[in-house]
Amino acid sequence: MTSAANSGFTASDLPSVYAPASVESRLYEQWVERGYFTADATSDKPPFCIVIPPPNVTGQLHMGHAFEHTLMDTLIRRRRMQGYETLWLPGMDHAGIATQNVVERELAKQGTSRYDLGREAFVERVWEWKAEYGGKILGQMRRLGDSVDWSRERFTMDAGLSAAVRTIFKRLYNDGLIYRAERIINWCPRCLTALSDIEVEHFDDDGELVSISYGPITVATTRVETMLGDTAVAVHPDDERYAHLVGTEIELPLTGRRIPVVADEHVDPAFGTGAVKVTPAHDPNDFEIGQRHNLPSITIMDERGVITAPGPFEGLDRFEARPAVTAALRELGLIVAEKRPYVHAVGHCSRCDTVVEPRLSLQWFVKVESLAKAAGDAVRDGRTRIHPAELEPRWFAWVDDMHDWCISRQLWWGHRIPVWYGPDGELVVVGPDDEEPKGEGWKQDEDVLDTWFSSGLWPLSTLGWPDETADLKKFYPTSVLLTGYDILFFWVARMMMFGLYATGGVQPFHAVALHGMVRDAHGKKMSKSFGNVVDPLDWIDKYGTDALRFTLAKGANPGTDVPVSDEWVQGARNFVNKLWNATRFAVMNGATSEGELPNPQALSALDRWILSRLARTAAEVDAYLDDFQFAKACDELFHFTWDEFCDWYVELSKLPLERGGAEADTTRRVLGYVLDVLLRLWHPIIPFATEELWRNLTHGESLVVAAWPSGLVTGGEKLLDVETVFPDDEKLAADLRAVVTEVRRFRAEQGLRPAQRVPARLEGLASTALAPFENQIRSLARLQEAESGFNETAGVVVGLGGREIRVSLDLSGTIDVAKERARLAKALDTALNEVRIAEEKLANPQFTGKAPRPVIDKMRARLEGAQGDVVRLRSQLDALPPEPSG
RNA sequence: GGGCGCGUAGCUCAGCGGAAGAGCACCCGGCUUACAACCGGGGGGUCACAGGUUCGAACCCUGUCGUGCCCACCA
Repeated sequence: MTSAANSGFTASDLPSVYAPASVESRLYEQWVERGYFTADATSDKPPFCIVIPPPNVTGQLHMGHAFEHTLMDTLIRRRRMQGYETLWLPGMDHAGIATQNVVERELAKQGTSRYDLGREAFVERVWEWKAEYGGKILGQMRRLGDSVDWSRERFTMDAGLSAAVRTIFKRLYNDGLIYRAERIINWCPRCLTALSDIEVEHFDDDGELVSISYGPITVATTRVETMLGDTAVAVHPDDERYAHLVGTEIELPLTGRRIPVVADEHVDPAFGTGAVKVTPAHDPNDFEIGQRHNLPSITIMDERGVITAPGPFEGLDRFEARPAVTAALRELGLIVAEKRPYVHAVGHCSRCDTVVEPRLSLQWFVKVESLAKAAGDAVRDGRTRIHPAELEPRWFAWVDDMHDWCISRQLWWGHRIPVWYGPDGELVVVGPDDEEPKGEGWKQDEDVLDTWFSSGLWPLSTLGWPDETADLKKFYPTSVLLTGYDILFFWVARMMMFGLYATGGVQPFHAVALHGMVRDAHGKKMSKSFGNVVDPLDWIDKYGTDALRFTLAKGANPGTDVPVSDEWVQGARNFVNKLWNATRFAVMNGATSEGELPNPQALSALDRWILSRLARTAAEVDAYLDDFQFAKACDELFHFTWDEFCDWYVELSKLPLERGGAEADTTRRVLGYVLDVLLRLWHPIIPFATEELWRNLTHGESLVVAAWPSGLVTGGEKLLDVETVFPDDEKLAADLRAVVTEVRRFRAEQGLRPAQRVPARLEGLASTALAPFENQIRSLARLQEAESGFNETAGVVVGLGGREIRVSLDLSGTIDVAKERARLAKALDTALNEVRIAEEKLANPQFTGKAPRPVIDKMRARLEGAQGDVVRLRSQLDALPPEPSG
């Protein structure tokens, strides 16, 4: 389909400044309407699939999302152009604890709480929240230009995905890989839920180590209040100091209880007094010791961290109880060494920063050993590759030493644990097709699953698993998982474990590409407390989506953080405008492209030069993007576009275009062709401006579905043969640039106005390959023909390999001889130094004997070049007119 | 406590065994009709420090200092 908007373009359709707002939403909605982003599971094309790391419905997309989405969209768009059947599957995550916290905070502002509402009404409220913020997120993705398949949008709490959760839960349970047990878990006394190990962040806190006398033995602790729950004192079995006490009982102060002294390997005799108080209900190590020695567990705190042990401390908060217990002990004279400052790592809830309390409770766990091993093996044997590979050791270190995963959460928002308990202690796990037990005394588990349980199924569940859907067959395993290194363990590890388990060994993705974090201009983390957070939409409004995307992509070195700042987005905007104007120039001069080049015979050396460089650039871009090296690809394209194409080829094209005729015709075709290819190469990164320009230039349907220049994966004709390069013409262009630059430098130094035309002779040019381009050289260097009465007052000599070209100028006045002499003298100095270094190297038999051939050849060339420079510079110095006296 | 990474131009970063690079910033000169969101020219780095390996080191090895991150149930 060719819409009316596609036809009848004229040069005037392109304003002299690119205005993103006038094209972005128009093009985006058109792309969606035309179905370009919708995947066809029945197609014969090879698949390329990315499932989006689902953003949390908690809020809006931040710069990190903009970054991640830019990279994914770049991969997807390129593959689409290469002829793959591409699917970028969008969706969102219910994000259990995070979302619940946000909504609870909202309720608190309104003076109410989830307890006032009750479970059902609260969950209803969260769904309303999801409707509002989920909508915002989808709108932001459209602004970013994400070419996602909207017909396949998913949410982790959709019916289908919830069925997948029940399926895997039941399967794991039946295989003995999910179990329920009373264990010490990380408990957040504010969120009132269990946390998994990775939801706990450790910070160094200033604690106080207090030594307490338990009669014959002294123990040290940072958590004095827990002594109320002590049920033993442990010492090392080989510790002779305490050997006589092992097996005896001592009195626990303040409680009147008698507790045993036990011997346990875990105790480090060198630390503190070598004796440890044991509180099995409130410390993971102590719990282990308790298990080994059959000690009772005495819980002294409730779920909010309030002391429940009967006595004077009952009802105190844990942090009030600490000084209170200490004071009571001191009164009894039992504080034997005054407390001393002690820095140690304390766990905090990653969601609300509250100090985590180890707590004994009944929870559900996934037994991870075999699952984690499989996840490690998939990377070890190359089924899944991690990019950059330097991050692999981290992966192995983690999956090879992973604790069982606590999956139950005492929350209301999430997938409720599919387990029912009967009146007589029965326990039934309910799969998606099972009947839920009904009747007197049957009750479903009150808890929900850890949010990572459902997102761990994401690549499977979004494609329809456990059903054998067409999508699943076509697109699983997915091609790439692109995400931040910060959730390698939270999420990637879980998807690997579940994916491999559910499919009997098929990895969920062929590659994991890890990107860094977006930071501010000084490498600082973007965070609300620093006040350096920027909303991506602000920059999009200010500079356009393409500018933001380019800024992010060109900073994307694998696995490293990306600094961004307003200035850099501005620079990117400038570049987009540059590309805009280059195309505008071409279109205004009648350039078009139908993807074909003019007859090779008609091409000039300069035409071949730019085509050669274009081919090389395309090849580089392909190699870099295949390797997730976004920054390098951008750099390569950027420099070709601006420094070579715009600054030289476009400038050089002005003369033939002006002259008209066949030469102009060829130039127009080359301009059109190069831009056609260039816009295709740029499109995955900056989709909007390129699309608008390309339609103007080629009158084609859309870049989204145009062919990638270096060819389709399905074969067929290539637009650009990246193997066809012209080294001789590249050399010629380099020579031309050297001559022009040298003259410009001289002019600038002598203070000539850039536009001022100067009479000049170009000597020695005729015998070189540059001869046909004398007019172009004159045009770029602002040199006019030498007429009669030409009076040489200055000369610039440019050495080109063996030959040299002398440009003699009539400056109709005096030049600054002193300045020129100083410059030449300095250059001569450098050249002489070069000669010396090269001669020494080549005279060294060690070097000539051991260095590889190309290195020696290079050194010879370096010597010859420098020698030539010396001769040339000396003659130039001699030729300088005498300096005016006085 | 363990592990990983980084210290290269004023700033942010590439380069990771054969002549020190980019963007931005800076200095000089220009509205040369695609673009002043531009054009032309220029300055600027004992590649943290000290040893070592090598014909040759920013790049490999050792140590030191500085800095960042991840993991961690030693009271």
